[in-house]
Formats: sequence, structure tokens, C-alpha cells
Amino acid sequence: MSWTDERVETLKKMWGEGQSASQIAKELGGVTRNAVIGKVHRLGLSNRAAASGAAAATKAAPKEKPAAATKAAAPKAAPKPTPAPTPAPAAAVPAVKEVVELDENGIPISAARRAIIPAGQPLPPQPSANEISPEALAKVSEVEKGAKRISLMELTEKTCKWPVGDPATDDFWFCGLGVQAGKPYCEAHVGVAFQPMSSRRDRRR
DNA sequence: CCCTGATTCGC
DNA sequence: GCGAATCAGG
Repeated sequence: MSWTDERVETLKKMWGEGQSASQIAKELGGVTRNAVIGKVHRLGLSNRAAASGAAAATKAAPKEKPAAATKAAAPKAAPKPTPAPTPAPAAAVPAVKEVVELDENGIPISAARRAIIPAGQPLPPQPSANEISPEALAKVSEVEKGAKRISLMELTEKTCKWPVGDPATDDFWFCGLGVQAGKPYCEAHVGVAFQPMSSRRDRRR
């Protein structure tokens, strides 16, 4: 496969949307994530706002290899006011709609509690009752028993931000397990928070 | 071990 | 220019 204009276009688009190199590679097909990353660099659109691979930020200017002096360091007096606080999340989450969270007893989580959820992109008010598959709920219950129970301050892009308990009491914590790539929750909670539009509709009540 | 992006370097 | 191998980190 070669980098045709179309493929490069797709690459730019997805990279801009914050898609990971592997996701882009998968989408394009015929290339590995390495190829994608390599291309991204050659195109000069490397640094994105948020990359989970913290390796990026960490080693912005790491090792100096042997051989002659590298090109003169670019005198970057770049005057940048406020470049990109928020790159472009919006576009993500296509055929998925968030559902209202329920606690173990099927009781809707209070608005107050929802407001506390730091959450990434998707957390609309979304009223309406919901119906989550028994399997998913069971899985959540199970997971919550073994959750890490971290505090708000311990939340990161890699920890499940699913809240458990009442924020007005001491019995409140966040799941904290490893998140599903690109999602704000762990696998189990992603299963309850996100459901394909198709499976939601026509699920008789 | 899974994943992420970054860099190197032979092709 | 390309991308596998490798690295560095979560």
C-alpha cells in the first residue's frame, strides 16, 4: 500500500480527531501503526494535544546520538497565545449514545452526582429511563466489588471514571480500573455507559 | 501483557 | 519517503 492522497487525507483527519495510530492503521488497512506514526511525523503533524503514550511528552528532546552536530537547533521563539486547549474531541462517538447510569438497585443516579463526574467528552443529561442488559449490569456489580476505589484526585486518562456511591457521603469513589482504550471508563462500565443505537431502539420494555 | 507515540536507520 | 525495530512510558 502507498500513501495516496486519499489515505493521507484519512490519516490527517483521524489523527486530528485524536484517533490512535493503531486505530488509524486498522482503518486504512495495509499498514501498521508504525507506518502511520512514521507518516505522521513526516507530515510534520506529530504532537497532538493528548496522547496516552506519555512517552511523547516525556522525551521531547531525549538523547543525543554520536556523529556530527545535529542541525542547528531551531530558535523557536514561537509566539503562541493559546494554541489548542481542546483539540477536537467532539467528532468522536458516532453511533453511540450514552445512557443514564443506575446504581446497583436500578435507581437513577442523582443529577448532583452526575455533575461531579469529571468525565471526558460524553456525559449529556440524557433523561429517559434506560434498559441495560442484565449481563452488563452483572458485570458492573462484579467489577465494583474489585474496583480500586480511587478518589477524584487520583483520576487520570487511564482510570475508569465511573462513580460509585453517593458523593454526599464518605461512601463515594471511582472505579479506577484500567480504561478501555480511548474511553473514560473501564470495559465493564463502558458496556453500561455506551450502547449501540441499534440495540437501544426496539428493545422492548 | 496490553496499550500509546517517538525515534532510528537500512532500504 | 517508507516502515520495522526499538525505545520509553502508562
